[in-house]
Amino acid sequence: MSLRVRFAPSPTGALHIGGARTALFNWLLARGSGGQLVLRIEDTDRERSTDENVAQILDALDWLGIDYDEGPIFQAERAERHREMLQRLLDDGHAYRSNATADDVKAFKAEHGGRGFRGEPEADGAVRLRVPDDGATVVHDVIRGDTRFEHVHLDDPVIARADGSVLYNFAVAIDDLDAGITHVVRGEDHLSNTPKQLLVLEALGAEPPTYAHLPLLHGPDGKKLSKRHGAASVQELRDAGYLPEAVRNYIALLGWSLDDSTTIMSDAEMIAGFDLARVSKSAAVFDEQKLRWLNGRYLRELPPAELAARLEALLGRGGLEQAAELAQEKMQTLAEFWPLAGFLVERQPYDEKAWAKVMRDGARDDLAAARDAIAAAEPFDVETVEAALRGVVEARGVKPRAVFQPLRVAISGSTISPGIFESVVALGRDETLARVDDALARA
RNA sequence: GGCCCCGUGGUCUAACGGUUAGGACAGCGGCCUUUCACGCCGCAGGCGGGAGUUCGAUUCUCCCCGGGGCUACCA
Repeated sequence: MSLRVRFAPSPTGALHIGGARTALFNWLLARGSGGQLVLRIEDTDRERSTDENVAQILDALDWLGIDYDEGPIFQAERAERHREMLQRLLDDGHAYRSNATADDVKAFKAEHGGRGFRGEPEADGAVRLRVPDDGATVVHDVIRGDTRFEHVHLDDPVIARADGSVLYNFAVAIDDLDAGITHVVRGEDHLSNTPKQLLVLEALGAEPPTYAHLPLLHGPDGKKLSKRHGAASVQELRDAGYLPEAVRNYIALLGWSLDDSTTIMSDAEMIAGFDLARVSKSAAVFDEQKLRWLNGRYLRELPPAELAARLEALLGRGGLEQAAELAQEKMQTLAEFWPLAGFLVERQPYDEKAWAKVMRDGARDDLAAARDAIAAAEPFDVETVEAALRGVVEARGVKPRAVFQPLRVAISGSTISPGIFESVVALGRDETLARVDDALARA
């Protein structure tokens, strides 16, 4: 039987980097084995699930380049099937109705020395799965080995509300079973839920899938990753100017490694090399610094036309290719493009600190000399402009920066820009002179 | 509190009883240089603690400590 995995996000929020990592690992597994990836939306919590979130998740997966073979399957639409299975458990005594409240459960445990809650069947109420008093349920996990859960400690879990709508731990077991899922790969926060799902499967007489619980992702403060940790959602990553291929590569490294030295990997390498057995057991911290670095590496590899296309999509404007090419080697994210090279597209206001720092002493004279050189450069190409400007430096007997920095501030408004000769040529003689003249007038 | 998982430099990780504990990001220093970056070179920094097993423990066992997850008629 071929491998079938699933990614089953709950649409109670945007897709976060942890969910993206889970999706990626499942995808790598499917693509590396000729198996299938099923997308299932776990929306049984009607209160918190929204269409907007579903759309966001789908959009995030699409942007990440993670495609699926089946789905999306909406769990809520399977209610009838869930009810049918629920009734089966009720009929054969594996489940019972109970009106016990959370407080009742607490009281029971207090009274019975912390033992798991066992209720008495009632005519109505929520449905609880009956957990055997003796024995234990062992979770065989590919990553963590065996984990044993003694039944005495387990409460009879509520698997359906009083109105008959089913709860997560029940729905997941049924849906994975019906979808023919062979490997359940999900976050470690589900490890404690697994015995409940195993018990449901057992009550149904079904074979359980293979499980693999991925280590959790934490924020820089060591706490569970959340919105407070900055660019945590996939959409935010996109808006911050990260490339999907860089994000894929980066998150693949969170809890997994190809070998002892590989950091940058193509999708093909990841797919071919991914192995659950090499997934780490300990939680990882999302480190945006490293993502930035990795993103920069990918950015520099992009053909200029492709880089321009990505920038144009992000910024919503065209005609960026020339500027993109000049800025490429200095960017780590797409978002850094505009502050760095926006002046090549449209004039930017002066950064007053930059102006104050550069426009002093003989700066005006140096700039004026540079202006004349630029005005006379013929032909107007990088080579000639560079020669002309270096000639100014030589003639005036100053440091190169004495001439280049005022010129840089004059045309870009900032002390930071792509190469000055390339920038001047990209801007064109007329525009350059116009900006220099304005700066001269201001100095 | 109960149950469960985890523990290699600041961060991501390699090592599956014997290595000068390897790589990457960040940091620091240098080179390059028109700015900022990139790139290159170098430096610093780690096995949470304690017992035990063993000729020998980062690696195996136990205890402690630390972090995390679950403990909903959420997922």
